[in-house]
Amino acid sequence: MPEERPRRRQARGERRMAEILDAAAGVFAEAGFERATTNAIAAAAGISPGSLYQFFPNKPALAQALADRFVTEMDTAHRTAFEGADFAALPLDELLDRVVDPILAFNVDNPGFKALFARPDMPRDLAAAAQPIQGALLGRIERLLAARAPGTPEPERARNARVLVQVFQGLVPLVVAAPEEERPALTVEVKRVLGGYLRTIEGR
Amino acid sequence: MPEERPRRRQARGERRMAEILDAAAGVFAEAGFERATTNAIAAAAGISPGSLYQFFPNKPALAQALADRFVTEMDTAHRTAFEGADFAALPLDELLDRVVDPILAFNVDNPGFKALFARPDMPRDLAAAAQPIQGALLGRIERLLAARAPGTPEPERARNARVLVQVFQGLVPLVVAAPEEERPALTVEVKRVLGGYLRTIEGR
Amino acid sequence: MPEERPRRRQARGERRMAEILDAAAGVFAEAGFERATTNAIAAAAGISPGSLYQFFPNKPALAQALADRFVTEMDTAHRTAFEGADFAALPLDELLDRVVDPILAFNVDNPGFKALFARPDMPRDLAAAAQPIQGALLGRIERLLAARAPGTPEPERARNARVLVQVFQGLVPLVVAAPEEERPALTVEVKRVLGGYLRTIEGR
Amino acid sequence: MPEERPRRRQARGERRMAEILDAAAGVFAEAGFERATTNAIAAAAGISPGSLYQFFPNKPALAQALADRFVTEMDTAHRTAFEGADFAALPLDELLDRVVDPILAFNVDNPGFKALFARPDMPRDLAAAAQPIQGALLGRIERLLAARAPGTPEPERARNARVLVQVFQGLVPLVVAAPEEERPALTVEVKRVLGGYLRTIEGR
DNA sequence: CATGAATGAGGGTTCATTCAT
DNA sequence: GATGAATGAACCCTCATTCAT
Repeated sequence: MPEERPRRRQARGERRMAEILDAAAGVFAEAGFERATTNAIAAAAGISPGSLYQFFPNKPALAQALADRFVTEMDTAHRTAFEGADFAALPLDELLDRVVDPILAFNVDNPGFKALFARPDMPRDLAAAAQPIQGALLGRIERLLAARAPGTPEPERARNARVLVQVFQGLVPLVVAAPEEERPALTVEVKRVLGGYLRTIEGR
Repeated sequence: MPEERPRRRQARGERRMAEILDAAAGVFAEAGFERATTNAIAAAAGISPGSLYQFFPNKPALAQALADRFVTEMDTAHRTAFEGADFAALPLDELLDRVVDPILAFNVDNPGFKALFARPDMPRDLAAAAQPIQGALLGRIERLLAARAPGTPEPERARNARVLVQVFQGLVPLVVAAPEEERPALTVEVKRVLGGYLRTIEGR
Repeated sequence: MPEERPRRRQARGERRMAEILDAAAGVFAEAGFERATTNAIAAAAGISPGSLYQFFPNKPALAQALADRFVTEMDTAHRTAFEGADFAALPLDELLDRVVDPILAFNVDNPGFKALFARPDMPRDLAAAAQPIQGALLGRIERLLAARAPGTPEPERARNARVLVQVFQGLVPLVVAAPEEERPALTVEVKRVLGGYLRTIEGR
Repeated sequence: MPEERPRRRQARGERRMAEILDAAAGVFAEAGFERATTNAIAAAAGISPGSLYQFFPNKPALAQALADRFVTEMDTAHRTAFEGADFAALPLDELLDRVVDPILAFNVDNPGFKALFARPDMPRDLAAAAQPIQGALLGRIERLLAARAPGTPEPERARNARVLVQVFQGLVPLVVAAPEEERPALTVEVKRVLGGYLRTIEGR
């Protein structure tokens, strides 16, 4: 089957790249961009330094690819969280459940994500990779606010959205770092914070 | 006057150390711990690399000293914010004004602080330098909560305190990074977030 | 026919080796010995790096084989130039025509030759591959001088031969690098130089 | 004497640079550009690798500086050889003595020169450093030919000059590589070659 | 005490060579 | 025999730290 060959080979390459990215995520998260050595990443991926460079041309590119992968996954998580419901009509508590739970779950399942982007020692343009989703998230929140608090003037709405995102992202590490059994309670608190703020917005 | 000599010398040394720390704050904030070179710090401080090592035995120690200085200053700011009022009796809005404003002001005035501690590429034990104030702050908040919401059981109160601190610290960068004219409005939002959450706590 | 197999295989192998050497000649000439990568040579030859090592055990051996091939061809060219005439009796101009033209023609047709040997970044022992023909050429010139200037004492004759060879080889690149239309005129000059020197030798 | 400090320091730096260049000349000549390691050069210069980079930003720059130094020295040698005599009137033999001897002497005293420029594995733009003197030399020869053989038409004169330079440069390595005691005899031969050719030019 | 040249270990990257398929 | 992914030694260069002046 001559068709199989390239596919299988490419599949192997893809798997390798994924393995390397997994290893890189760990090492970067552990040591930071600068202190992470490409040799350490290669070792963590169970390959030789030379092999690493067959997949990524250099260290920043590796970090970039990692960022891109995270961004894609995160975006998917966001999309899922914000899809398929009439957010204007939903009771506040239900809304929070629908949105907060999946995003929090994603972050718990991908602890490397925050660990990586919280590291501003990365090349600035790399951190910029996160901006698209950040922007998309902000847009979603703004639309949500427009639906639920239509009376709010535009500049204030934008500010509200930024505050909401910032608060949520500030709380994510707390939940992620917490021991398993603490997380449900903390999740409740997250929703209380967001809910408390949203109520002041909607109640204007 | 044999007494004078050492004192003057020490005074000069203290000044030098302060200058070096100022320079280091800038360079670290600009470049991150790893990318900041000791030579760059020495140059920024207007001294030679060799002289730098007369005051600090190595790069981590320099960062540590910087962290310590920040911590001390931050603690002072906190102390001021939490002193001299009966927090149990104060209306919520007034309470928030009294506590939030000075701490926010300190952070705006010392942008290096967050810039430094937001850089987890620093040796982990270094970031730990912040833990004392963190702990002190938590203690203060807990006491405040105990006074204002005495009904809350202990483990939940601790959780509430941690959430409050985390939310606040998550919002600090937003305020610090905002242009001057945006800050008052953002400060209001910060208080709304904290107030909203506190109300749900007090209102139990 | 069990006899056929190996022969055909060998023939194929020879062709492959020749193809590889062709590719190597190009890459070496272009990039020099060190900067030429075996992978580039394999690619230029249209084979995989692994296959290359089926024919040549390592990079120097490849260069060596290339040198050997060049040397053989060069020797053939020399042999042709120096065969079938009574060099003792020939008028000087005719002698120069008979000797210079074919060797120059060979060099023009095989620009890789000089390009390769003019690169002393090659392992020294490799350049030594050229020494046999060099020696043969010297011998031929010495015999020629012995015939045409029998009075010259031996050590001087050897010196004369070396000078002649060196002068000629020094001029070859000039001719090879010159645009097509300049070559005839330059060839005339080459002969004038050699002729001028030879005349002083013969005229002693 | 505050004036002394910078001067002495600069002087020391200049000496260091010269020492490094000397070491580099040896290592480059021995191993070629690619195979020469910066660590080997540093070791040959009796310094650490790091120190080398305080004087030259990278390996090509080191080679470039070396080339520039050689070019300057060579140009001086040429200038001396071609100065202070009426070349139009001089008998041919005397002319050759005046020009050939000093340039040959320079090359014998600076064996690294040829060894370096004969290595086309150097970055091409680096070898280009030699072109200015090459051009200057050609100009000098052309002027000399114009004076001594005014009848020659321009394009031919340029060709004659190129041939002369090429012949001479082709013979230089022979003289440089020869054992001390052989050099006088070889020098005579060089002059005979050049003289023989010049005679055919002047005698037109 | 200050200086700044010197040190050298260590990191990113390349490429000749090998080997499982 | 062919393939091309994998290997790992070695190279260029940086920068924290030292030390002679």
